[in-house]
Amino acid sequence: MAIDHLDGRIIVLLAREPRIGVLEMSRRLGVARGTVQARLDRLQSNGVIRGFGPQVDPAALGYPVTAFATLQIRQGQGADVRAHLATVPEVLELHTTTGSGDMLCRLVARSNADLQRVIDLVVGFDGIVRAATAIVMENPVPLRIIPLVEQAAADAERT
Amino acid sequence: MAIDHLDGRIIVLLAREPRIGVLEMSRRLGVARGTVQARLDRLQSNGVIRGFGPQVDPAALGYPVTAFATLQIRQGQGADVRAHLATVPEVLELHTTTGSGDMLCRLVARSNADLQRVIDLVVGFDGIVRAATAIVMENPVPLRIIPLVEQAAADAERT
DNA sequence: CCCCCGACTGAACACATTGCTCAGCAAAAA
DNA sequence: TTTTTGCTGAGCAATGTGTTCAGTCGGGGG
Repeated sequence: MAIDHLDGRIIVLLAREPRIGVLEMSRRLGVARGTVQARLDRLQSNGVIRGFGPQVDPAALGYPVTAFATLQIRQGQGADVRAHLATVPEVLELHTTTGSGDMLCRLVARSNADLQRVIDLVVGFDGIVRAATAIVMENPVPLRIIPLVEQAAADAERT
Repeated sequence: MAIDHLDGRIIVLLAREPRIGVLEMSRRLGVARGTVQARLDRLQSNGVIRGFGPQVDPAALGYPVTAFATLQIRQGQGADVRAHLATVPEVLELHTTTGSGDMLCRLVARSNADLQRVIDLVVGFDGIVRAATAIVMENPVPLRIIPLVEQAAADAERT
């Protein structure tokens, strides 16, 4: 779970050029191939690197509309709602949160009109009391991890 | 931008076993290697597959706390706020949205106490009028794309 | 103070995979 | 019918992978 500077460089390099191989990496980083391989194995078994799944763009798949919905759940229905939302493909992500709402989910849809269908699908379930939806217009900062990795590596180094 | 059944199977297979190669894929899918290669190239230049960056777990990096903050922005300060938030490593994602709030961002922190620091960092900026934060407790549905891909493939097939 | 251990290096090897190109073929489009 | 498009199966050189090994280095424990 500790992450040193080399780990950080490996992750950043991997994030920038994912198709790169272990050998090429070792060349760029100026360390032996075995070292990179060992670090990568460690990072993966640590769970720091979960995997290398393809990053699919919903917009390119025909789902250009993204929205976040805050849901209020009837007491004791949490598990049912979770199960229900898990069956809806347009629900990309679901969190239970503190605060007035109880759950927050990320939705996608084929159009604004289609979003209505998705919301009905989501909300049309017994345990959900109320839903507030915010449609995403722009995404100035797409999901990113590099700055955090660099921060973590720097923090560890400073120790 | 159309995605057929084979494309769908490729993406799903890739999502489940990312380390798999083109050759092994072609074996599993029962098609020629060149076909898989061509499809992959097409999916990538289409932008359907953005890349294969490593999926890093912030929790394993020492940032186990996730939160969503809804921000209200002073008129005309949007660009400045965006630029400011982009410099904060703990801001993993930022969206501008419709609705009462104006922006929604995903934050991580080293602890609940540390979250205060992050929020101060985020909110301690001139253009931000108000912030409402929801701390994530559970994540019943982690960010996923497979069901949507299957849906999209099925939809296309039906045509 | 010395020794052991863990981490890194550089090298070697067999083997699998990649990138590329080709001709043949079938079905859809023109 | 002719053309175009996409898939197949094959071959080739080049490269990368998984693995193992002995040697080096530095720090921590004995």
